[in-house]
Amino acid sequence: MTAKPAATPQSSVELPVEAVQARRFEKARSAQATAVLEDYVELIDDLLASGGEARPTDIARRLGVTHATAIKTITRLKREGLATSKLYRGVFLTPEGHGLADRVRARHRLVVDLLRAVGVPEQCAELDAEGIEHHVSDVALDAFALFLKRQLKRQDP
Amino acid sequence: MTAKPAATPQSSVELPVEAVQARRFEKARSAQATAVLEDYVELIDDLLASGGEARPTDIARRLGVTHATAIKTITRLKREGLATSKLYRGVFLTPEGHGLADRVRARHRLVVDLLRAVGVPEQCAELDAEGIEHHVSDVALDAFALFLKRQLKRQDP
DNA sequence: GACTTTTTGTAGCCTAGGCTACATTTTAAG
DNA sequence: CTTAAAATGTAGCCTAGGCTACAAAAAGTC
Repeated sequence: MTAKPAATPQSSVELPVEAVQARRFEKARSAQATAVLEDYVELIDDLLASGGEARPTDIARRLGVTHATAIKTITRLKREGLATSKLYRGVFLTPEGHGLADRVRARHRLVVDLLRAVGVPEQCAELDAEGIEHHVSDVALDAFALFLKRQLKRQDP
Repeated sequence: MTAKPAATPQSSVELPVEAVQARRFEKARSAQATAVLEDYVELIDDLLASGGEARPTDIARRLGVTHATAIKTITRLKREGLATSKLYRGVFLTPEGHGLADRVRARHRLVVDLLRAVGVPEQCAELDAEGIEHHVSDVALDAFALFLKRQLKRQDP
């Protein structure tokens, strides 16, 4: 697919089609690398906001993994400066972690709302959004927001 | 997991919120596990359709990985019954692999079209779709198709 | 035909994110 | 206070998917 640029007229751009495609995949891969971290900070933030405590066991249960896995990832969160934790005390977020959680949550909501707006059943929208959200760029998010606003304006008044 | 059926229907619902949430994440994880395979079969199918050959080096260049990585993944494709290859001859798809490629391609197009339809710029849509497509369920895809059809009908005649 | 370059394949290493099994510490019950 | 249960942490293993470095085969060049 993506018919090659067919000898661009002007400069000898030498825009290698392969490189363009490769960049797409590279971006998707890097998004995937941060997906787990994003899920963790959002969940931790939720737990802290509601119950007041984010314990490794709870986190593990919510994510559907063993506590050992959760603890290892929490270690990574700490290494990346997103969270802190003291022995046998719960997990907390750094300002950076908290900021990330806020952005992730907003993005999640927007994705779910968009899916709903184009006719995806609610339960399915929630389910699919979990995987989709990590790959939606800021530009796309802006477009989503605009679309939702216009749709509201069209049907509300 | 095996969410217990919850003794009481309405009052103390006992619907384990954690289990529901956990299932979401598990689904996203399993989708991710097949994402790479999907990318490979689609690309191989493209190469076979256009140039007639799918060589490991080309595949690697398009995906933005080293040939060693590509070869290792091709080995996995063969193990999973999606592709075949002979020494120093190119890679080919099994009927299963071809079928998967078709489904993946159709899904990719639908996702790009939907993103475009809600106002995402073309280039951004192509870029984001690469990561998003692997997480869009069949139910959501149906909704996308319906939405696009209705949108066409509204602005065309 | 000999030589160089490209392609292909193999080996070994790394990180991430799963897991189980075991050890330790806290918390709860008695 | 003692003891049982739960939570937490550690160690070690596995797979996937990256990588570099080296070896061998195929394809071009002269």
